[in-house]
Amino acid sequence: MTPPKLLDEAALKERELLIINSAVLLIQTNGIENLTMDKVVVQVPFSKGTVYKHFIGKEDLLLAISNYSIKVLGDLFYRAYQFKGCARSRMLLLNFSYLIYAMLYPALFQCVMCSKSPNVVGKSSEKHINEGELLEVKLMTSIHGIVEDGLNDGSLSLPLNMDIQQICFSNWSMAYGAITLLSGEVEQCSGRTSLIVERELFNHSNLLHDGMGWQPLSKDRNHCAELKTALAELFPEELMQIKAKGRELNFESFS
Amino acid sequence: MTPPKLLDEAALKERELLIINSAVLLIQTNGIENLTMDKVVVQVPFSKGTVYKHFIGKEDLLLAISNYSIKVLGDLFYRAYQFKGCARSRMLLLNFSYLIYAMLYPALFQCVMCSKSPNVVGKSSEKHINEGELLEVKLMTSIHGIVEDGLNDGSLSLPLNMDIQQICFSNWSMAYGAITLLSGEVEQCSGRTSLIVERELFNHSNLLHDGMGWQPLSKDRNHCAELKTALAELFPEELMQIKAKGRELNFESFS
DNA sequence: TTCGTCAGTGACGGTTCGTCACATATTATA
DNA sequence: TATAATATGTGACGAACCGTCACTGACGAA
Repeated sequence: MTPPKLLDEAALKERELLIINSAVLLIQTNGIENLTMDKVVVQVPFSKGTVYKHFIGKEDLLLAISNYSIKVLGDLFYRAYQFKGCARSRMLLLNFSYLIYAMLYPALFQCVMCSKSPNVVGKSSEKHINEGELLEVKLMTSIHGIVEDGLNDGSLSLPLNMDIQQICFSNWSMAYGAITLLSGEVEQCSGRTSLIVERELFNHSNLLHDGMGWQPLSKDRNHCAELKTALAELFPEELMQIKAKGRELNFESFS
Repeated sequence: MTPPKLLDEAALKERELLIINSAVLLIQTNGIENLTMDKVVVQVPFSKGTVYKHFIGKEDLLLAISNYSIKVLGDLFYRAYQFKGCARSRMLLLNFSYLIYAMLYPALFQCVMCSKSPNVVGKSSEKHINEGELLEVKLMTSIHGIVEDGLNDGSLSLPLNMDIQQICFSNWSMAYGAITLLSGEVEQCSGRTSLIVERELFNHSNLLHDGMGWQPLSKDRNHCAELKTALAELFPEELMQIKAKGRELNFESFS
């Protein structure tokens, strides 16, 4: 006796995505704090009960959005990882792909940050939590790959008392700190006047990579020019979209 | 005709602090997301109307708590700034005072982060917003002071294309990233297994400071031993309180 | 005593959340 | 085709929370 399945997996997935997209749209217009399940329900051709079949609560929906966002970011990371060029350049490129992501999808970026808070995780379903962890692992794979490339070609050697994972994390947390505090989606950091996120991210990356002795050091190579052409080649559409939003990566500030 | 003041300034301030403390207690036990104005009201010997005389809404209360927290952190920073020793050591010490703060007052730390979100700021009173900005400036003063000391004694010189403010920010955002992602109050960063926040903060600080050529470089000096004694001397009580919470700074992980 | 002002109160309307009893659709079986 | 069984969908409802406002009481001035 097989249980009759009236709705196939694909249709369910599609509906889930429809709900997520509607929610993202609402967040973009009203701000994440004003997201309401009631509002989502009216935007969507289903009733409240059906929505709650997919997400056990508001927080669970938020986490699902976050997972979707991480997938988007993961693609950008992977493209940076696969790009041509030396390992250090690609790591810088990856950091900037992170910035592009934050600039292009501020609502998604914010969702990811919010979804990390214990209250969201605590109220979410196991399914979405596990899904999220898997996606993050995939995210880390690109970073890990670049570091390994650097170790293999000899341009990088592990600093004292640090393993690969710690190197990966140092780069990640550095980029996270700079972008989070300066992305403008967060009213962080008084005295952020005169701080330009792309310039600071560039400088911090250089300081950190120089600090670990990753060749070529910034004094020996014009990383900026290289970065500029790499970005133009790898993320042409994304840069266009950023420009369409009235923002633009300002390379003159640190060239 | 002077308007009759039946309640003096001090009493108001005292009441405000009472409300804040009650709210912090509630956050510690129930989590920040379950903080309710109704719960605050029952904890406090005033009625709802009176509470709303002090704070125009829930978010305004949250911002007030955040301000209070920044004051606490500012004191720790200032103590690090005033400590004896070379500039670079004191900067490392300051970074660890940040970590101590995050470990000792996780609820406060979380409040500060939450209060940076646009929705909180947007719903808060001008009074508390301005107060917060002033407090943050004070916070930055300690960092700024240490960097200036480094520049004055010649142990540090500005990297290409970077000014003092950028140096300050690079240190701040680095510490922020590492502590935020690893402090455990945020369910961040899959693959954080085997990452130890005090060790990573130490390593990141060294990489960054080495990267800017801040003397003495980590290869020339045992910063760890120095840090350990400095912490013991400057923050004995705080370390005790951390130990009382069942946590302890693990220096063996990177000595 | 009377009036005006101000601190303080808590009941109330408006939202939002998440549930659940019920309705409808689809498939299996007689 | 009729009927039963199961899957799917609905929206009214109670609970919780927010912030307000009409009211009370206390105090000082006239």
